[in-house]
Amino acid sequence: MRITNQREIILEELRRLKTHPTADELYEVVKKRLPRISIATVYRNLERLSEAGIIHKLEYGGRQKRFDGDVRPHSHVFCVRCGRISDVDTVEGLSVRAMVLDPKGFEIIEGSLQFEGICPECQKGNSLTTN
Amino acid sequence: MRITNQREIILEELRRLKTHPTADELYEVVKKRLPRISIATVYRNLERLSEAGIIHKLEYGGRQKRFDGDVRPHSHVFCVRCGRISDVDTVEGLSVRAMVLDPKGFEIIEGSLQFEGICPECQKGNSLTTN
DNA sequence: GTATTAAATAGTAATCATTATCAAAAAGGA
DNA sequence: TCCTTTTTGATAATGATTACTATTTAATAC
Repeated sequence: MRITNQREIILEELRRLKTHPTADELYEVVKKRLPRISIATVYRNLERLSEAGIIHKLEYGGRQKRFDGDVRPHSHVFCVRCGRISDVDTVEGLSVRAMVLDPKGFEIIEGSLQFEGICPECQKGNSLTTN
Repeated sequence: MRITNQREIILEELRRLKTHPTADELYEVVKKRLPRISIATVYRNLERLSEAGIIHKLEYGGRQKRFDGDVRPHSHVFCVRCGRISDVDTVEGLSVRAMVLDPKGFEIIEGSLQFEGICPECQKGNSLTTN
């Protein structure tokens, strides 16, 4: 995998953001530093980087995928109203994998805790603002 | 919510299947009993039924959503190769919600354990068959 | 049982996130 | 610098889902 300017800046900005952005949210941010970048380049790199395990692809919630620059194992909540994702602190340390009694023939790669809820903004009433 | 023939049969077939089908997989099954049903009706009802909490919408893995007629809390594995989802038996009983230390302002509705892995079929080599 | 009306359906068009395509540009050696 | 391979930008294509609309049906009142 070659080091291109686009790839470096995409990774840099994703790691800086703590909002688990969608591809197009990240595109808007990256465009400020690389005004000529294509949305396709953002999608392509997010895919490559997550295949390589350098970032994490999150697929809960809405129709859009979200991305996380923090690959350390941790849990997420996603807002059922607006799709926003946040990290949650949990009493981990006890391995989630160890909780499996019968994997039904699957070779398990990893496990995580996942929560659904309503985010602070949506609790304040304005549940219409899809963010 | 009115009881229609289509709605009843969609629910019946979803509850019968243990495969966590996608909307179009369920459409194919339901079509055998209701040959004139529309794919839009299947989508519409799956949405209504999951809003009402009668079924569960699963949004991990691939691009297609999957549905589960079993709403009792339980964990899933999804196959990173083919997207197939299976139930997993875990040492639950200890509430997943109780493991949250800091919910970051979210009002948490529910939590679950989630696993990624490779299903028995994909382990047998033929990882091309997207199922 | 018939009339009423609000909700649901079938068929299909529209949407929208993502992926594919391809010519041109850039990266990383030799 | 030259060569080969990867990546990019621009845009078309795809595919799952949702929206739309005329028609049908369920639930209720009469």
